[in-house]
Amino acid sequence: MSIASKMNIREIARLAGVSVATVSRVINNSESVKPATRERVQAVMTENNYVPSATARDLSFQRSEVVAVVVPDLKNPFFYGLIEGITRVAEKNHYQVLIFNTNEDAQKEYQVLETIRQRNAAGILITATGVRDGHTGAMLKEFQASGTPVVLIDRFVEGGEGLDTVMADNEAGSYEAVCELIRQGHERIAIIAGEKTLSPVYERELGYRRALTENGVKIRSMYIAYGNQMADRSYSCMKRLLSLSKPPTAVFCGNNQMSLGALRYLIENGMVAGKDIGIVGFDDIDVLNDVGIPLSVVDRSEKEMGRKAMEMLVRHMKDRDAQSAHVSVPTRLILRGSEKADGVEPRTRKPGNRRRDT
Amino acid sequence: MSIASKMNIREIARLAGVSVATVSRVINNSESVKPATRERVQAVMTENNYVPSATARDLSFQRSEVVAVVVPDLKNPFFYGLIEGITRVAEKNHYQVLIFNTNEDAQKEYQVLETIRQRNAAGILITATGVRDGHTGAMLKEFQASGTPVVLIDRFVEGGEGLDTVMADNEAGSYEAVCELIRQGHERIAIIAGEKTLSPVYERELGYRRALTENGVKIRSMYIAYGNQMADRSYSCMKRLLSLSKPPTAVFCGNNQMSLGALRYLIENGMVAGKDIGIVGFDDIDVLNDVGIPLSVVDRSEKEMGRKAMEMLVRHMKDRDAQSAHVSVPTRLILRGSEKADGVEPRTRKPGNRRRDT
DNA sequence: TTGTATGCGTTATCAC
DNA sequence: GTGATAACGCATACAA
Repeated sequence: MSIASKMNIREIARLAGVSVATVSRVINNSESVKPATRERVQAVMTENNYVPSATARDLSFQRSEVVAVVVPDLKNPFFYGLIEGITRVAEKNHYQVLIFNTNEDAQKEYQVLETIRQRNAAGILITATGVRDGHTGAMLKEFQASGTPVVLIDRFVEGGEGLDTVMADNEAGSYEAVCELIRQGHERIAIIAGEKTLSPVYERELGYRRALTENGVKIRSMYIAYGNQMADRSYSCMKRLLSLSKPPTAVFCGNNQMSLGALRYLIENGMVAGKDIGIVGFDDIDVLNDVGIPLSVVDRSEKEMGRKAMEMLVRHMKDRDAQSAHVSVPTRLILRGSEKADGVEPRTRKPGNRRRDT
Repeated sequence: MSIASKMNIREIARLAGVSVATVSRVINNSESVKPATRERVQAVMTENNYVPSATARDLSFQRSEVVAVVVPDLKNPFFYGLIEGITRVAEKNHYQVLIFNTNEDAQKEYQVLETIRQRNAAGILITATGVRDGHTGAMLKEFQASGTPVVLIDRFVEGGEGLDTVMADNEAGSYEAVCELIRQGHERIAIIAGEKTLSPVYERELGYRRALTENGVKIRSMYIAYGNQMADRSYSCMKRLLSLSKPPTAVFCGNNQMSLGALRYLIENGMVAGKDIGIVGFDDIDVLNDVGIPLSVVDRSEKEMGRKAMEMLVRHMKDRDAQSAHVSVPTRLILRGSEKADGVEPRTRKPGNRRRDT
């Protein structure tokens, strides 16, 4: 439309024959301004294709409408769902979303948080990487203290006690999954866990251990493999597990990427999940189901987690005195057959399962 | 660390016993400032955990370090690869990335562009949705004209002529894929295309048509199915195609989501790609390959496209007079076996293939 | 080499 | 109702 190059509130005021204060009032449709002048001002604004500068508003307001989202791995589909949930709620509340990828690198995370501080973000949603050294936690607490609310997603952070959290019930989800494996008759059950320092990894291992213990299955350290959150290491873990003299008949994988790594090893070696070995993963992989690969998984709604997290953040941004909260998103065991294995007979006496017992 | 609440340049100046101008000079390590005072100022800054306000800098500088990225579907992995490439280059050049999802909704896109205007973004990377009505194109040209460079990714936009573009060579990629199907002996070859108004869709159909024509295979409209960019519609298309009295022996799918929709229909009906029917898709789906489902595809590097696009944007942001450019990212045909079908014998005389002929 | 004063585009506090 | 004018935090021409 128009040139709209040097349009500012002053110019609009001049053209409408009013003061900048009045224009500002119209923009924020605040207070009383005579309908006639309001209309005149609005006319001039649309006529000149004018939009107020968010930068200037932010400076004057001492706030911003930008929310920072920090994730450790933009390649992991889990975060796609998360981000989608986040953006949807953000948009509804007129917030914009700034994305940062830390690549599971704590140093990078510090830099990112520094950048966020400069930007004066309105709030922070983070799945942290530097969870153990206390540095990230301290920085986040500082943000919170200085009026920039923080919500931790998926992972706890050392030193971040008291911050809002949205977590899945990892322990219960794993417990349920491993109980199912036991119910299927498996006795040599392995787990491919991830980076030990991450809370979800730890909790999932806890669920695994409790399931075995409560059902009288002995825990053997050789069946506990630690990788990281990526597929490649999981592939190696699977290889190691299957080369044991008494290999496991079932494997529980700690996340979606790790499930893929494990599956890839199986496939390359001509093995089929649900037949040659029992497999249950954590986090669903939509595509597999679409194409008829029946992987049983512990599912959690990442979109739901994103929505919840953003809603909590909005609450804090609108009300500085809002109580802190901890949301736990339930998991759901989806059985598609890969939990079985040929030659392993389902138990007759059903082992415990918290979900059904209580 | 410290309270760091009301730290601004003035406060730092006071504590360091200098003027704000000097502090500013230190911040921007500009001009000559006596090493001694520089050090003193820096000491005070770190001591007080001070970071300059990006908002204030932006306002003063009349620029910003935020780049807006607009995509039509945050569920499609293609865009995550794109975003990963973008963020990587952005970060290197100290830009931050604001993400907007239009959900393939043109109206939404207008709103988003309005928001971006307010934010005074330094540049815009967009895979547009409103490609046909000229509105989006006009807005983008306005941005470009008023000093906010724009790079179109993946899709042309009506009215956006002259803007920078990063596109895949869709026509050639499709041509190559369909030639391969012909070489495999297929004669009844269908295409599941998407939303006709989108340039990649159109170009892929062109490649399909050229391949058939050049190889003397008659084009039949019943073998051309139009869906949208999503899996569900593609599923329906596949269903319709296979219910024809003379169903196709091979199908070329217009994008990754559509490949999945088609595969799902096949699987639900007990058919196997590469055996009961030949399938080639556009855009690779990593997971499938990981788990041993050999889908042949036309691959393009979305990460590379993201990198290229951001690099072009950076060039323009740094130099307002930079020449506009059009980058075409080559595609690569990856054959994994799904292009074959039982009962269809490969041709002996090889049909043309632009890649190899020239 | 350093300091003073003004501007960036808005909002908010006063007056009128 | 409306209008001056001082913030907001920083950069910079101009002085010193």
